[in-house]
Amino acid sequence: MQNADFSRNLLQWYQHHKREMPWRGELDPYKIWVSEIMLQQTRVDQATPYFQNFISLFPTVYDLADADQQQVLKAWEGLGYYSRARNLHTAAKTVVEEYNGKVPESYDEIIKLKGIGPYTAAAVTSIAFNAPNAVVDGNVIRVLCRYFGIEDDTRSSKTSRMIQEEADELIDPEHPGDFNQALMELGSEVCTPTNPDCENCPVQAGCIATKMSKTEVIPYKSPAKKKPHHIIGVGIVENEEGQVLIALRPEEAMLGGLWEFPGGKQKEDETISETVERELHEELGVEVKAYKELMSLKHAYSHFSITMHAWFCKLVNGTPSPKESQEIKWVKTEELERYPFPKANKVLTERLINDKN
DNA sequence: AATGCGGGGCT
DNA sequence: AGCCCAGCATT
Repeated sequence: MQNADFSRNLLQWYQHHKREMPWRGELDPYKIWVSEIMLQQTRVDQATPYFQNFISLFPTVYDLADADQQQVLKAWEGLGYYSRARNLHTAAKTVVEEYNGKVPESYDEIIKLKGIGPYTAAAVTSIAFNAPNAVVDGNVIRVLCRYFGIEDDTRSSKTSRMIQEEADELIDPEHPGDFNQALMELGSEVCTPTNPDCENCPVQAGCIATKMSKTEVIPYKSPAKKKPHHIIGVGIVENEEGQVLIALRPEEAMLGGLWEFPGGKQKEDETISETVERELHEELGVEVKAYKELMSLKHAYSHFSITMHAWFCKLVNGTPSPKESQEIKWVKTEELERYPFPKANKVLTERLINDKN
């Protein structure tokens, strides 16, 4: 199948099957940019409500550049990969300060911005500026590996380069934005990881994996490393005014800029209440008594999983001061909603708020 | 080239 | 329980 036929078939299919998305048809490169950052490693359905809310809070790149990081992280709360939000915020300031508020139009310029890599640079320039740069995301990797019969390990960077070259060769220079989106949509809706709907694929005629009955083994991805599991103990420290103590995670740490209940990993030969008491001594320089468990929960992060035990604590001796965290704060239960928390801690705040009522 | 970085939905 | 998702930054 020639490139022109591939593109014609693909774009015709796309015209009839494309899903509605709030950023589709959007001409403002800032909004395209925001959508693409949110869509990194994130499904359309999960990102959509966040996009609506984010744009209503920060309608222009100036609004975003002027915002506090805490506002930006609050808007990102629950979406994950929070470095995306911090980098997007940084990049918005760069665009305002160094590009006069205009998103740079060239691939080589836009990729210099924090949080914009090869995928996002190609996506924004092709969709917003009609530049013939091919995107390679998880969908495109799957579609092109099958179409060209590439059986190499998709985890290796050599394979990524090969797929990028194929995509650059294949892209329709007349309709780069639609071509890119159509290829991703095809991967999402037809050329799915399991049980691809090959009978309804617009480019099935040229697909090697279909011809060889290898759609179930292509793309090949080498096995992932097993994730470790940790037991975590955290303390809910209350004072006489009914406030609880929360801590701000350091900027450079995982979940940087988000708030949490202080705590840490259980050690061998230690009960979980002892863990809480030891961790709070190390992190806040105080002596506490962990006297009652609030709840426990399981949570999976990107590279490890935890079982978290949350214990109510009484302050026995000392005044809390931030040691490992950037800042600490006493807040009323109903004020917890103002602060950005990662998921596992968010569950705890909701439990505290509900128990109060 | 390899690793760290969230959370949710599907299998 | 594991896999995947409109990946990027850092080492």
